[in-house]
Amino acid sequence: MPFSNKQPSPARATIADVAREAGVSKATVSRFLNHRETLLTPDIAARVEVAVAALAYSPSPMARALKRGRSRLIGLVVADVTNPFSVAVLRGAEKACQEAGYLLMLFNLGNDSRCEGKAIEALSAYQVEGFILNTLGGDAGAAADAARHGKPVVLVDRRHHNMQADFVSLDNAGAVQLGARHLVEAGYRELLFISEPVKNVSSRMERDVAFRSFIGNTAPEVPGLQGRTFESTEDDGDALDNALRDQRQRAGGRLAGVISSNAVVTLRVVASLARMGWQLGTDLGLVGFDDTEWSPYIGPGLTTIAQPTDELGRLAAHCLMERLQGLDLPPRQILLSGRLLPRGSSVPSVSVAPVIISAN
Amino acid sequence: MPFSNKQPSPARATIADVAREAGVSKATVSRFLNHRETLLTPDIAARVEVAVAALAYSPSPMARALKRGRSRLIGLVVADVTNPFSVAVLRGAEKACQEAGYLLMLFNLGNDSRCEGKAIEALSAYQVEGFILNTLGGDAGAAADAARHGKPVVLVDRRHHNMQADFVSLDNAGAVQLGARHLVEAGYRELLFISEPVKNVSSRMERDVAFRSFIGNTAPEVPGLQGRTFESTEDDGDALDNALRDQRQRAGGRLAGVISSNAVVTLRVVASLARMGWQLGTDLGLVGFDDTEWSPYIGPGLTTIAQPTDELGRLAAHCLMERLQGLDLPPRQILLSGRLLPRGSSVPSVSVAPVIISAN
DNA sequence: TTGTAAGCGTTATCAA
DNA sequence: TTGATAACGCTTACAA
Repeated sequence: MPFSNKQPSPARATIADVAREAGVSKATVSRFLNHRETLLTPDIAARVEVAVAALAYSPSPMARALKRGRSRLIGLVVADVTNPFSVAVLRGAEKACQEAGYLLMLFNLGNDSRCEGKAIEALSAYQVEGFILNTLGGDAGAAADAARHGKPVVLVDRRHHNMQADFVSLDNAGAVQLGARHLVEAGYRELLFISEPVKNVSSRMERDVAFRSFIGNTAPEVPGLQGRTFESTEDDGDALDNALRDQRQRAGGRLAGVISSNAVVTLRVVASLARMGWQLGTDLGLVGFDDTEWSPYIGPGLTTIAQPTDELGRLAAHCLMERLQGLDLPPRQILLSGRLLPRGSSVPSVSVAPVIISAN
Repeated sequence: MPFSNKQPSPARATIADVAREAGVSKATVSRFLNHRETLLTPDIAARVEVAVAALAYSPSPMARALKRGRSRLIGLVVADVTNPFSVAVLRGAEKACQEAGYLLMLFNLGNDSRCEGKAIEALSAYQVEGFILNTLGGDAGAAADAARHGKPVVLVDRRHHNMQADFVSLDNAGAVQLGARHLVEAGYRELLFISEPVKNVSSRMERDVAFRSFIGNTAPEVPGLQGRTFESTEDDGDALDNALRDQRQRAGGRLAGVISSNAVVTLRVVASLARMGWQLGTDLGLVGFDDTEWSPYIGPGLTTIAQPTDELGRLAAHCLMERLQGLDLPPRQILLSGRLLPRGSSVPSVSVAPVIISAN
């Protein structure tokens, strides 16, 4: 039944139907809808109101978009919907957009950054009014295109080189410090920062740099503190195993610790430890970016740095809304702080003398 | 700069521009675009082709939608984007849609099923050509609305009562059996099936029923086999703790095991065990629906029943495409099998005499 | 204060 | 084979 009814479908009422029903012109109906404030004879207004209700009329956004160029649509491009971080952002953004009466058009890159241009093209063909981009930023031109189309863009988590646009992100430098300092205070001395291939992804670079500078700044006051970095790839578990073994060996009598730059990497590290039969916290300290629902239950609990993901998404959407309402300011940067959630993975079983690092 | 350029934006080329550039009529351009097969003078065709390329013209989907009523848009309604299962489905669907040249409009209910009608309304205002629904199905009328609009609907994972629509889902009965039999074969005898509040959510009901009937069918041949069910709610950890304690007590000398009906519940069970200091597998056997990336690393590893989520999403999208191409068949049901991934959580440390249950 | 009419970018129906 | 022209549903000058 639902599939064969070509005609019984009562075909949405159009503005013309309402006009006829109310015995007025289309223009009047349109005015009633859009500029209630302009003086309308109460009588007429009432008639239109009744007709609208009777026909359950609501204007076609498509026709509106065509006429006005405004679609009440926001384009959201995500590098990878399977990434929990992206999803969390998506969720926040979607909520905020809905509240503001916008709908989200979604384009997932599936981690193929070559699609980036295509995504923006497709979305902007649908007259989306603005973009929220959480992409690798590899294809700088693509995003710039969007801006060239005169449409506001908000970048989330990852900057695009040379792109002048609002930018919403975790305070990466601060978060790295938070994690690194925590490890040091817990007694770990040989630190390894593990990231996905840095390439040119801005957030990865920032975290990497922040780690190095933390080590540089802190080493003078903490005897024996050493730091290195490592890039982990999807399929090279061996390399990771070796890096960790190497790490522990370097540590010698000191404690070895790892900071993983996101949940994906964290999981790889956990897998590696499982392969080698090491104990979290004891054999290796671990602090991971991105708090997840399962973090508390891995081994003795994973110490994590939580990002305010929902807030990130909401803010991105809000920034966009402001731009859509004509706000004409230079690009803004909004950095939100991470929160450290200490759990067992950063507790060495052998007790050590506590060290307090002076703030800054 | 990107925000203030109101005019330099080179305003998409329209079909009229192309026509002018090629020195032909709009109609000709339109024909070239849509009905290449109809005879066009090669000369003209070539000229149009050149003009299209020169202006980088691509037709406005909005205008098209207005004219033809077809928008190349699919509406996707998800009960909760934070649910990993929903996301996985979303991902599969998005991919398939993109490949078929459709874009996805997303509406997230945020678990508030009262929005369901609003969602469908909003989406159908944008002329989406069809719906993929992964909702609670509480508001049966809402989904029916969509069908009334004459638009095809595919239901994922959750049936709607009285809704005649294509339905794509895990073979819940089979999956429950898979898990339950596994537990029994591993030696567990006192079984507890834990679900979120069943309400009227079809997949939850099906799993619940399948569990009971497994127990009914299997008890005769397996001495001492007992089964019960329990509904776990978000915030009542105590109730769950008690249920598990009770479970183990009933088991007496036998082994107690749990089947959790999705990843969320699994996590609750894991949390409960952590509170009570129980060992997975030993103190309680556990098989959980939904395999996740973190499953292998919780305790001795979580035994799970993996759903082919990506496939589910793709299939849903494909069903929809077929309907859009006019396929007029009675509603189909597509059930995909789950896959059991045995890990440590279903291995009792005390060895027991193995039992093989005859298939069926 | 309301109505008429043009036009947004397409496609489809006619003539030519 | 191609070109006017009239829609699609809406908004907005401009007239009345």
